[in-house]
Amino acid sequence: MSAEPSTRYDPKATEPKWIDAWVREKVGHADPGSEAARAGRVFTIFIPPPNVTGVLHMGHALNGTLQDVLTRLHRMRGFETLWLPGTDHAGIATQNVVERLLAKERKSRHDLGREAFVAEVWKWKDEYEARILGQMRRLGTSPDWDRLRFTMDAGLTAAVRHVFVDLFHRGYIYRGLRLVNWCTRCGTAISDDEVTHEDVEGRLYWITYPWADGSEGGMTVATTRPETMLGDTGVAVNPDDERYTAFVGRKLLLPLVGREIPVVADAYVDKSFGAGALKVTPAHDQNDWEIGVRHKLAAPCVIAKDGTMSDEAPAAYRGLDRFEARKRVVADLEAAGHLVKIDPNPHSVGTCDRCHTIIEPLPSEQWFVRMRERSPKEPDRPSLADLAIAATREGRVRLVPERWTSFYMHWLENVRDWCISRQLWWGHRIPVFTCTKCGHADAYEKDPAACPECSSPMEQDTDVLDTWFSSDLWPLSTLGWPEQTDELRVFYPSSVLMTDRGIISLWVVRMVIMGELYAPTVETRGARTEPFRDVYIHGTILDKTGRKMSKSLGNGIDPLEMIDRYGADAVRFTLVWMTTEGQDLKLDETRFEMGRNFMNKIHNATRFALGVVDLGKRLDPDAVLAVEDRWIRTELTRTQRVVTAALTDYKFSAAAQVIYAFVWDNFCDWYLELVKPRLQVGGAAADGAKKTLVDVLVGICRMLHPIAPHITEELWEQLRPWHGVATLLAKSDWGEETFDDDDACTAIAAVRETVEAVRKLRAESRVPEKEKVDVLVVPKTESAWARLADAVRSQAPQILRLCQASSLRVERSAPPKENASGLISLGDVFIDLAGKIDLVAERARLVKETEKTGQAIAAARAKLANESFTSRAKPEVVAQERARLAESEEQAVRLSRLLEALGG
RNA sequence: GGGCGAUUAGCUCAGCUGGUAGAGCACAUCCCUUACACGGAUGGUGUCGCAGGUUCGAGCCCUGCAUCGCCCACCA
Repeated sequence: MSAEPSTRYDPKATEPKWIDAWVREKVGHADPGSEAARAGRVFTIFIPPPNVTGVLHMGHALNGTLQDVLTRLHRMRGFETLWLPGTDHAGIATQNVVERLLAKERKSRHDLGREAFVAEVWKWKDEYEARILGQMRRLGTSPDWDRLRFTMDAGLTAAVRHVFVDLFHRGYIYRGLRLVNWCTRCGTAISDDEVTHEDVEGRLYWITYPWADGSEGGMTVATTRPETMLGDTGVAVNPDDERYTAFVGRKLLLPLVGREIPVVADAYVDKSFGAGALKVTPAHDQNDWEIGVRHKLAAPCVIAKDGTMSDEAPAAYRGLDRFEARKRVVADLEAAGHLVKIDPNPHSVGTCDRCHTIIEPLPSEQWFVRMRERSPKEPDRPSLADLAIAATREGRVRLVPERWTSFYMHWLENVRDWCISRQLWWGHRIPVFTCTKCGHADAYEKDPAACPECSSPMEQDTDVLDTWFSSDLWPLSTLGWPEQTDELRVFYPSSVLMTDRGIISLWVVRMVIMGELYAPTVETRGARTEPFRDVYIHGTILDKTGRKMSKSLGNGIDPLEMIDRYGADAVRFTLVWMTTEGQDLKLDETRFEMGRNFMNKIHNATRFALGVVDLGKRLDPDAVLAVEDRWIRTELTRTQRVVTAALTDYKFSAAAQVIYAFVWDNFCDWYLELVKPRLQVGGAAADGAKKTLVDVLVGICRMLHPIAPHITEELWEQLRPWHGVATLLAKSDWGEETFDDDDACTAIAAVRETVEAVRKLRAESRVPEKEKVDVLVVPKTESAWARLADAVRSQAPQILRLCQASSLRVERSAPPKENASGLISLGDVFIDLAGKIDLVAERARLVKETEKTGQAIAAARAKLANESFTSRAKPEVVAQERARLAESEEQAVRLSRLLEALGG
């Protein structure tokens, strides 16, 4: 005899084994040549590739769990299933990490040089990637590890380059001098979508600029950024503003600088804000830039790319940090008598979403993708934005929850051109080459040997592409595009994309664009172009007080720590339980106890089953299924149906809850208890129970496996002698339960009611559980007799056990003199309290019941007396109400009889 | 300034196309009954944010308001 398995499920003892087995057995492997694949029974998910710099956080755990649930479900249901894993090179983030490490050695990337630096980043990439993939495995995920991709893999790089060259030649990519969002810390331009607006206290500085001709007065402007006044080249007023119309065309003298600047009229200016006059700094503000263009104002760039005041600023300020310069400028303006006042002015400033440094708008030459406008070279084709709009408008891409559609549309309708060049070293280098001699420039898929015009050497652009440019090709490039692979033909488009709302614009929308542009170059299933059919936007994980989890707040919950403490299945189950459509998840660590307790419950139910069933021993083939066997099998069938429907409809929480209720309430609390007496008796009756017991456990394994893969795989192995399936559960069939017996459900319902009634009477009459009671059941009518008496009599041993009764009788009347009584739907239940009855208390209970029933009767009567109800409500609703009334009235009669019997 | 979401039991949340409010946790009482105390039995608690409206009937539909949160936005 081996040692008894512990009453505590120990995930640490089982999980690693199965994680290894799934990898070893290539559970996630997807075969484009399979029968299912050929039949088009395919399910694909592309993972949102986590950044290689990151560690798995709760958001990843949720995201990964949900994907794995769907992946495992579809795999079991016979779909050729591909969940494609991978990681993202995350240009800025990764470069930042490595630069910080270098900084500890007092080195910068420039000390290493580009090549050596990039080599250094690759080393880090390998380490971080291995770590995050290990974390994913620890969660129990089952992607196709053989198809692991990285956004800078050779194949993906080729795809990126191909697309850049194509978009360049087709006129969608252009280079231009624009005001861009410049991060002075990262030293690169970033796109509009990478700018996060943060609220700051802020101040509004009122400054007077004197007239250039020396005449009295001047004009007062208000600004939140006084340091930019050094770059002012005009003051704008609204053309309809009578206060100022006379001044338009006059010149002001810019304090501290001494430059003469004109007053211009521009409709952009809001008369009611501030002084109604706007200082115009074209080089450091988007609106001013546009005003500058309209009025042909110069745009001196007084702030350099490192955030210090540039050479174009007066000598006194050069080299000062922009915020230091602000103080200095204000002080100097005040000293010179130009500062009027300073008002508090809360507003928001753009910050870099990677490092939270305040963004400096700067004029800069960058590469852009044309979004809203059509390409001048392809005037007959829709703009890129319109491609994505059409995909959703035509219902080819569906967002869940549906409300995100309007967000998606709104973004596309207002998007500006996308700045794709980054002044970084880590990333896909822009494949544009310029002739060192004649200046000829073009984009090339293969590095050109020499200038095609003059044969001189050519130099490649030093910038790299926005990371999202490569992520946006993910669904295509990971399947081998632009090669025409079998994978592409079979697995594109994917079934669903699971992601967080934070990257709908950055990633989701642009993937759609890329799909619309390039998927037509392959024969996809159903000739579909969009990269995914559904986009499921799950909630964001928050801490228990509702704040986002973040490193800086230190309020994060580490999923690996939770997995260590509660087990991966518990973490997964809890997360799935909490995932209701699109709602954020307020997470407290203790929530995982629920998952853990549930796993423990299953563990112990299994312990019980294996303790009573010898799996190797053949059972009586003629063993008849008892009513409770038929009942639990029916419940299993119904539960499985709900689970399948819920999961395929992304109702994750509903699926988890229905399994939980089945296992805990029906199987453990009732079935196992009902079956114990039979198991003790043994023989053919016990065999029916044993069969059912194990069959249901097998069913639970299957149905729960997508959510809690480890424990079910473990259980599946233990049950192997029974089910005889050689493969891992992860590779087995979902199976469709079909057993259905409504009469059995009715019978068990009667038994349950009876037991519950006795327990209730016992508790209310304060009869300790150790004390046995005599139970009498009196069916209320002859027709009830048939149903109730049979059920109760056939389940007598079980009932005796479940309510600690010494005897159980079913009779037409004759209750004991001193009793506690209660109603069930088919009759009355009595327990004999001879000698220990508290008549007062018993009567009080019945009176209370009577009052409740009286209220129900009154309510139902009032409703039915309402003519408009009976005439306008649906007939079945009225009928239901009538039945309810009849039931209550009948109960009232029974109650009064019971009361009478007590001498009340 | 707009848009969206939330507001239901002490807490965290379900509640499908309108027809007598549910779960988990917590709580109270009693139980270490031979699977499980990470357990069992029993038990409560809700004017479903506020104010109107539609309807025979509203947590669910409509209007307005309030509070909280998220996102978008060129009022310096």
